[in-house]
Amino acid sequence: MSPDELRRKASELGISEEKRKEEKKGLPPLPNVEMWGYVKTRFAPNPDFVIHLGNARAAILSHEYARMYNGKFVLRFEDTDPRIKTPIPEAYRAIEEDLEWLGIRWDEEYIQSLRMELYYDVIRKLLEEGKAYVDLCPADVFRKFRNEGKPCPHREEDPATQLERFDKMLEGCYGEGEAVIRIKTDLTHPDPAVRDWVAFRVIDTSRNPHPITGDRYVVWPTYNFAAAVDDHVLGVTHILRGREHAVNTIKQMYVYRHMGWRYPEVINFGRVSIEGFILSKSRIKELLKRYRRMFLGYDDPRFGTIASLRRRGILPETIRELILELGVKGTDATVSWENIASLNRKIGDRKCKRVFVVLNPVRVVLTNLETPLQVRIRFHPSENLGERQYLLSRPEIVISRDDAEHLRSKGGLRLMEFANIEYIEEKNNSIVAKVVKGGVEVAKAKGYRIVQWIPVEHAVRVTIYEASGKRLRKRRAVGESILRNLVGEVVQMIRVGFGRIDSAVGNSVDVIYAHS
RNA sequence: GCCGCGGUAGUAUAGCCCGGCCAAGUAUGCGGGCCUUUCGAGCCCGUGACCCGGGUUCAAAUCCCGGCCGCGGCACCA
Repeated sequence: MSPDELRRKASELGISEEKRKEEKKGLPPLPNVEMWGYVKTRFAPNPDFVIHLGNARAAILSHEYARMYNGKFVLRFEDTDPRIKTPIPEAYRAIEEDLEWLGIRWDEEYIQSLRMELYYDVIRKLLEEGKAYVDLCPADVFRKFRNEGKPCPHREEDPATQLERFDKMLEGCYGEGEAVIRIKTDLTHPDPAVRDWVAFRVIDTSRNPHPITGDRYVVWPTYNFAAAVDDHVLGVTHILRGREHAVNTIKQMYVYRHMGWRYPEVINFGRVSIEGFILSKSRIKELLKRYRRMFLGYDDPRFGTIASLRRRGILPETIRELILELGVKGTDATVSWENIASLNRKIGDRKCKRVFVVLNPVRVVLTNLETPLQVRIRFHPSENLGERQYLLSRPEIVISRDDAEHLRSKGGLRLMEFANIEYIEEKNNSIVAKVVKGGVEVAKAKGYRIVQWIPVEHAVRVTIYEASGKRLRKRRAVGESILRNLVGEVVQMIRVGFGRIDSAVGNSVDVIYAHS
């Protein structure tokens, strides 16, 4: 076919060249949207800790797809295990804050521990219809039956007995481990994990109270049951989750088949990790428990939690773009820090204030500077981010040792946004220099460096915390006093790197370093 | 051990379903140039990949088979 023919064919089929380009940029389309008639997605975290980048992937993709199709997005807390993955009261709000920070808005919010009656209603129906049963076998006894593909004696008993036992469970007649409810599946299913999986178990909430419902319930649905019911009841059309959930999809389909429901479309994506970072919730929890004093908290810059990334100056747009770039591929992805840094730099370059921080400071005395002198320095050369002013009453500034070296060998340099200076001599551990005429052009013509500088009388102590693998390096530096007013902001420390002003106490400022 | 998923440049991703617009696109990294009051950003040029072996076909990154490697699941966790 000639190019012309191809183009004609393409337009017949409704494909335009522009359309192809657009598709390339965004996420791939969701399957079977027409069949459902609408799109509803959900993010379902366990509030047992703050979320990390991997969780954020599910949240961002789900949210993004809902937006793409003008659909709805649901936040659902899966807190049905008060014993092993005990929810933390503060985590509910912390997760909401992380999502808000990421720019995610949800249309509906649910908490599973507040929906227990719903799960009881559904399981009652399944028991009545002989599609589930109360299993009184000890775990190891059942496992034997299951591995042989044989039914345990309780499976065959009639619905009346099942319902009776269910009521006894609710009344607290069985202790932990004495009774579970199982969904009837296929006892010969090749994957033993799928065979008659557990839908409810007994948890002694007088010993392990639930942070929201206390000891009100002792019969708790498992993840697979609660999620299966909710996804249907809430009208979820598309589930986006990590591929560790692949078997759960198979398990949950049995509930749908029994109830005559239609199972949502499922997309399983791979795990994300950041090169050199700790992402795993359980690993972070363990580290914090055992070596509490060695970390700054759950948002320590060495962790991959959203709070950590935020605290060290990664912008929400960076995370969003990163995740959308990863897409929905089923393979695991190890993103390099270089890549995150590059994205963050690009986005931050435009919107972050630029400030002066000097490493290895050396004092420079300017012999011919007339003081007092008011100096204004813009926060950004091209964007309108405001300015700061300093009143110089003494002609003393600091620059970095490295730049001082250059000043001596090259004979001069330019103090950014201020003046060109020339070297005279070295005296009492200070450099003596003089201000000379001319602007940037002159400095460039002479091959002078253009450097950051700080008036001695407006200097504050700066500690830069830099995550470097498992270590947290501390670097001492000097910064301009305006930093004290910038707590919480992400800034570009000119020629040093990006970071976030973490705190300011008296004349000391802590900065968490993001990247160069 | 048993079940399942996947392997495109250093890293990540597009293309694979529906074989030929692919001598493989993009981002980052690296090298060079331009621009810029930063060693940052921007612009331009260059660099570099279809896991291996068979098969089907006029034609395979794309389909089939085998191997190797990686990952996930096998909880009364989510």
